[in-house]
Amino acid sequence: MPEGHTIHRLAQDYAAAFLGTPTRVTSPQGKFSDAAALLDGAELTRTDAHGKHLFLGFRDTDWVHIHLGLFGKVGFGAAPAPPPTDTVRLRLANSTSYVDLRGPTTCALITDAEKQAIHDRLGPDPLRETSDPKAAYRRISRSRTTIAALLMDQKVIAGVGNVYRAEVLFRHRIDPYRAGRDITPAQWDAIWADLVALMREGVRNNRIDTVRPEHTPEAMGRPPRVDDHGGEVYVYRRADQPCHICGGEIRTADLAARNLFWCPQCQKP
DNA sequence: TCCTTATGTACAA
DNA sequence: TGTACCTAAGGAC
Repeated sequence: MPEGHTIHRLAQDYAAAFLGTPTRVTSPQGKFSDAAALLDGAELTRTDAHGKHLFLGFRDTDWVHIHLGLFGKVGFGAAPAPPPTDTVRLRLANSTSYVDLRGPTTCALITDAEKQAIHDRLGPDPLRETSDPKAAYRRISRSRTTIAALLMDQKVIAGVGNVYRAEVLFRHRIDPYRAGRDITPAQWDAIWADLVALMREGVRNNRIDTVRPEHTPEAMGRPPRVDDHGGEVYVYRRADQPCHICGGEIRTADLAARNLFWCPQCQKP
């Protein structure tokens, strides 16, 4: 679900199913009906993703801007499309496929200029080729805010969510409460490179896996486990369970209205 | 059937 | 900092 890797994967999947084909565009739930009517029958010409924002390009200058928020979901299927349920905000359908969007925070028809404005307010995205990690470090290195909060700030770095945040800090043994300005350039370079690798893997597998091979339960001689969000992780949603590395208890706390998870033993101040 | 929770963000005070 | 918004699953009754 929706961290940056999900959105980039969706950009690929929408393109694979609909690019260059006449597409029925509807909004069974109604909130996108006017725009859907304008797009109905047009071709999907390109897709794009930046952080957690997804863009579907129709014709030359029309874009559908989608943000899933916390609850948004996308489901693909093979034609013929079944009757939509009453929560489907946007359905695309062609002769071979359909895709339903439910519960997004944003689903809006925008122009090139409006799309550009969204790129302009987002930080570098580890999944975009042209991203410059130094732009993120300039803000981080000047900030008294915690690194945990900075990693979730989409103006600083785009696409990282609560899972990657917790996991990348664990992988680098960094205390989530450390101030941004106390992160060294070398540490930031390592975090960024790790996010690039982890999130690419996330796009490929459509899930978040962060546990190194040498730390899997099998490798550690521990009983196998199942993380209920579909991936293998070190600390995310593992409060009060033993750390895979040191065996200490994983802790959780509220940070800026989100659940933070970390191992105080492995991530010392 | 109700309550809680969730991988997110924007806006008001 | 609190609250509103969008949906669906799982668990407590």
